[in-house]
Amino acid sequence: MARPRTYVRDEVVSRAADLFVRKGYEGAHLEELVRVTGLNRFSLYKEFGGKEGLFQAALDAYLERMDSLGAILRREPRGLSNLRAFYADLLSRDFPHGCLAVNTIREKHVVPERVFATIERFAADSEEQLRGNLAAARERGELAATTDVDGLARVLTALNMGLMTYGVVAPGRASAQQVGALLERVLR
Amino acid sequence: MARPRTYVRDEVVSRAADLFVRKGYEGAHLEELVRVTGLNRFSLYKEFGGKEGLFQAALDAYLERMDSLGAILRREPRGLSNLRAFYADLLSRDFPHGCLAVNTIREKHVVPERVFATIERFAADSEEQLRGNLAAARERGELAATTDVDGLARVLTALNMGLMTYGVVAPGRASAQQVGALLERVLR
DNA sequence: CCTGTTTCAGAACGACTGATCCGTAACGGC
DNA sequence: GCCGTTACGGATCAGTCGTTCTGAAACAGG
Repeated sequence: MARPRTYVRDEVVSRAADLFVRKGYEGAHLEELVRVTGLNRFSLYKEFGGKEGLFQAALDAYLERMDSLGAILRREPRGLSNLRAFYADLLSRDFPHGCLAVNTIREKHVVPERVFATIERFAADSEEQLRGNLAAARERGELAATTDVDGLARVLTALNMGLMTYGVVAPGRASAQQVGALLERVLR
Repeated sequence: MARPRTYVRDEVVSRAADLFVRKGYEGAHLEELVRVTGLNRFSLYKEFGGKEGLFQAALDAYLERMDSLGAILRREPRGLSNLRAFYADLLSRDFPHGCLAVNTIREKHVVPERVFATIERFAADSEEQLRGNLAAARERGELAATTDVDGLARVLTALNMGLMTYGVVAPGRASAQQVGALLERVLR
């Protein structure tokens, strides 16, 4: 019978994700990953195949944590109330070091392609969910019939990325109320 | 008489900036910096003091390039026409690899503090310029008297950051017209 | 030509990096 | 206890990293 593992995979992944949010893929070094996760090097390679595998696992876990936000946009009925709930939730969260997905966009030319493909899919999905709710809102008469929901979804996606970035350079400066007020100007 | 330099400092800085936009501070390695700039290692250390100095010079030059945008917001009279011109200009530019300043935000825990302080000042100045024009617009009656110009400036700053990030993961997807339409909904 | 100075090309250096390796520990089954 | 298996701690490895160093090149002046 083999020696039992002393690490818990999910805990390792979660801690690694926290470090990757702060330092990025390239900046988070193995020595530090080993330290914050408590995982020994042999096990890191055995369990994840190496740094890339650990990053991918951390990213996947992080996106799963964020999926509670996406779930809001998937509620029926689609429409403005979903968008309002989405932003209420998003803005209730703290991103002092940014968001792993958004941060990783800036490492496009550094991370493995497979990893970046995950980010691209995440961004496209997010935008599609926003667009779906905007389209439903327009159909229901919550938005003007002339509203360009495609464009609006794109801009809101960009705004989401920006909010997570803003929180890094000016922490605590953009409040839920302020963003909400802007959105009400948009969504009417 | 000393041997003449074969490099042109501004050209070196500009090329280094382009690489730093793509790879970031940590990801842009000296070997590649030497290759794309054509600057030999001795001169790099002599002229810039090392990688950090080159990055700071590249960032400063980059921000100077971007200052033409800031200049639009400093025109008199302050108001909505400045904002419209600002966005028309911003959105006429291409940021396929992002913006060096915004990209560097995600390297907060990696770059030297001095460098990050430059980013913080840039962000704060940008926001202040936006705020100034919004406040003038409100005073002139172009915006409702109840408009929260502080909050709006913050959100627009975040949006700017987001637009530069969006262009990396979904190039060419957010058009000037679409962003402009959203702004018209906001600025009325 | 020689001299002094600065810049060049690129090698060498020491530290750092992700990955591999080795001896030992921990376990159940016999 | 021994055995086989897997995970541990941490040393080692080969390559890469930013920085320093060295000999040669390029120049004007004497």
